[in-house]
This record gives sequence, structure tokens and C-alpha cells, in this order.
Amino acid sequence: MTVTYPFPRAALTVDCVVFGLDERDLKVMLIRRALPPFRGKWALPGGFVRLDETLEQAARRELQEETDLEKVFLEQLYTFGAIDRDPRERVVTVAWYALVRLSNHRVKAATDACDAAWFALDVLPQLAFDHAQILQAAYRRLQSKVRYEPLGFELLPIKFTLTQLQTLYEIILGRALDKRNFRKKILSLGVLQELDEVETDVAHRAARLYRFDQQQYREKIKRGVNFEI
Amino acid sequence: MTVTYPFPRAALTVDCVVFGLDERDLKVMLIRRALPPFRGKWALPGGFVRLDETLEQAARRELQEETDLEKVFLEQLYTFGAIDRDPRERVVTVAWYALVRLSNHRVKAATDACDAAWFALDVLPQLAFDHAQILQAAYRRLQSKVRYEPLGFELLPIKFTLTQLQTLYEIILGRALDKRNFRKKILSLGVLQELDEVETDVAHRAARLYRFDQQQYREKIKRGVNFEI
DNA sequence: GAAGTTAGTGTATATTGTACACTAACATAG
DNA sequence: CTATGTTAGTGTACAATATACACTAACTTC
Repeated sequence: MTVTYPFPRAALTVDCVVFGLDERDLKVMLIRRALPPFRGKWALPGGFVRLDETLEQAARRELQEETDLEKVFLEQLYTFGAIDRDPRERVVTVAWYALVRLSNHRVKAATDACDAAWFALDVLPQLAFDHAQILQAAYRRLQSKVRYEPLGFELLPIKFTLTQLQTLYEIILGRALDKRNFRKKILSLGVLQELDEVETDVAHRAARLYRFDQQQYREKIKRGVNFEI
Repeated sequence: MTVTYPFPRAALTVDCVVFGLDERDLKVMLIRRALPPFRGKWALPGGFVRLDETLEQAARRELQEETDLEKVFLEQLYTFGAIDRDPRERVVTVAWYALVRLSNHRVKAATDACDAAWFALDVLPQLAFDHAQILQAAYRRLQSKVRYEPLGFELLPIKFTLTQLQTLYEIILGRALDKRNFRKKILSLGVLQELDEVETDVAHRAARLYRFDQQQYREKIKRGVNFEI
């Protein structure tokens, strides 16, 4: 099964920067490469785009092949096309970033002899190809976008406390926020649904649980209300 | 000169949405296609990516081939990969948008029997491929980005009046702005350099000219000052 | 020099952001 | 069952920013 073209063509891949949040850190999922080049080095999950799938389908397929991640938030980041970014040949990659609820998703048992693991952003190993650059771009995008779009909720459980939400913003933005002002602000946006439930299994006063109200959010957006932390 | 690969590959192109501003409208540059498919239809300037050039180089080359545009503001927009976006075969395109000073740039005499022309956004002809979608995406990007990055200056002459600047924002954002508030705001950002010159050839009081101070802007950004209209 | 046209300017009010500290509720250990 | 530890939850005063609004100045042309 070979194909012939009148002019040489770049290979086209997708790569995914998958962010997850645990108690104290923003983490990113990496795969240890089983094959050269960069054998044994860590890399972003990704692979070649097939001709019968869109770019987004390719990204989702790669996510599922290497992890058990389904139905996650996924958005196109940027397309990287430096001439020598892959030592073998010209490869252009469409990079995506994904946000997942870490608690729900365990990394799938190693596929084809690759390890997969979560790394905190400040203790990243050396990465293959230009993946360090891609990861940085994804992190910067997340930091700027989280301030005016409700991305953060994709990283939390469906039901969460206001403290969890605040901690999330503090971790992503890298600075402390005032508790009372944060609550005032976020509640005034009117996109949180207060539940009749509180946390369980905590050794102190249990906090009220909330959930993000997607429908409310869409309506507010239509009316031109802008979400900004 | 043919090449053979073990698996089929998508073709890779770049397309550019080139915005320019005249007295009353935001305009976009289109090329009339000389060849099928969509022969005779209008399309975004663009073409195939060569293996010895980056994606940005490809976009700039296409701009220069079909217009006389050099050193323009150019930024990657999004990569479009719908399976049947080109009727001939699978083609993935990396879309870019460019901002040019219309007064400086006349469209180059038709290259290989293509016409090129500027169209106001509200009187666009039917476009080839998915170019209408790409153009819409570019316009939305411009509208949102112009509010917190100094893109607008790329569309004006180097020396401009505050009224010209305000008109630019009004055209792009599609709403009227208050004259005094606009001036207060834009001057308080401290990125405009007041010149010792005024407009000429006007049949009324001549307005002071200003220029955008790139250096000041960079310094302000470093210090975390945020530019927002 | 009169008429027409755009430039250029300030203030009062409303809205939003920011700084800041204590009591309430619950779990657990003694 | 009481004391202790821990986090939840709440309001107000002040500062900064955004908004609404109308007239005089400067110049050109007839």
C-alpha cells in the first residue's frame, strides 16, 4: 500500500497537551517513547492524521488510544511547522490541548510498551521534538483563556466547593486570590448552581457543593454578559 | 519528480485573510480563481506549503506572489481539516490573517490571469471551498483581539489622528465610542507618541498626528500593564 | 468676515475592584 | 461532653475605573 505524488508532502500529525488537576498541582500527561527518534524520552501523546478523519477526530483517537480519556474538553492550540522539528522528515503537527477531571481518569495501562504518566509543570522531564515549546504554548493559552472563559470547570469534579474552585484559579494563575472577593465575583456571574449537598469525609465543617450551569452560561453569553475572573 | 510514501498523505496549504481599512469599511482581499475547482469564484489568497519553508514563510510567500504585500502583520488563525473541504482530495489548510495599511498597498497586477480585489465585509461574493468560514473566523478573531492587543495600528498609516484611530475601533467593533472617553483611555495607556505635526489637505481645523510607540508598549507589557479598549 | 466643519477638552456620577477579620459549623481527641 | 483544631462563610469602607454628556477653538472656503 504505497502512494505516489507529483510533489513531496509533509507528514501531518496531531499532538495533545492534556492537563489535569490534583490537590496541589496542574499536571500534564506524557508518554514515554518506545521507538526512535527520542526513544525513552517523554513526549506528548499524538500521532499521524488519517485521511478519513478530521483533525479533531485524530486528536480524540490518539487520546483514547493512549489513555482512557473520552468526552474531554479539547481545543485546537496552534500548528507547528518548523522545518527540522522532526529529525526524520518534514512533519507538521496540529497541536491541541485537553482538560480532564483527573479524579475520573486513570491513565490506561501502557499501550504498545509505552509508559504514560502525569507530571507537575515544574518538574517536567526533558521532552522529545519541540514538545516543550508546544507545552509552554498550551500553558500560556490556558492561563489567558481561563480568565474569560469557564474552562476551569472542566478540570474539577462535576460537584465542587467554592474553595476548590478558588484553588484551581490560584494554581492556574499562579497567584493568591482573596476569598471574599472571589466568592462575590464568581457568584455574581450567575453561572453556578448551588446544590443541596455538602462535602463528605472532611475533618471540619463541610462546604456547600456547586455545579457549573452550562445553560445559564450560554444564555448570559448570548446577552453579551462577559465572564471574567 | 514524483515521490512515493507508504501511506497516503493530505496535501498541506496556507490561506490568508488579509484585512485592510479604508475611510469607511474594513475590507478583505480576495483572488478570483483562474482554474477549477471553483473556477471564476473568489477565494482567499493561498497555496501549497513547500518542504523547505515554514508555515509562516509559505503564508508570506503567497501574500507576495499575489499582492505586493511585505512586512505586514501576520498571525496564525486556525487549521482547517474537514475531510471534504476540497473536492479534489484531502487538503488541510493552515489559515493566517494579515493586517495591512491599505493606503500603502495597491493590489498587484493580476498574477497568472487571476484578478485580485478588496471587498467590504458586508458585500462579500460567494467564496470557494470553506473560505467563507475561514473569513468569519478571522473576523471574529480580529474583533476580540483588537480589544486587548494593539493590532489596530497595523491598519492605519504610521502617522494618524485620534479620530482616525477611534473610527478604526468603531468600524471593527461595530459600535460607536464616546470621543472624550476614547481619547482619555487611549492616551492614558501611554503608548501613543504625540508628534509636532498635523494633518494637511483638510477643509477644517487640522488634527494633531500621533504614532504608536512600539517600545513603550513592550515596556508596559513587561510591567504587566494591560492594554484594553 | 461669515459660515461650515472637525478638533479638542473636563466634570459629576455610577460601577466595579480591592483590602481586610471575625464568627459558625463541624470533627476529633482527650 | 468539652476543648481544640480546621475550614466555611460572610460585609463594609475606600479606591479606581467607566460612563454620560456639550461647548469653544481652529481652520478652510466662499
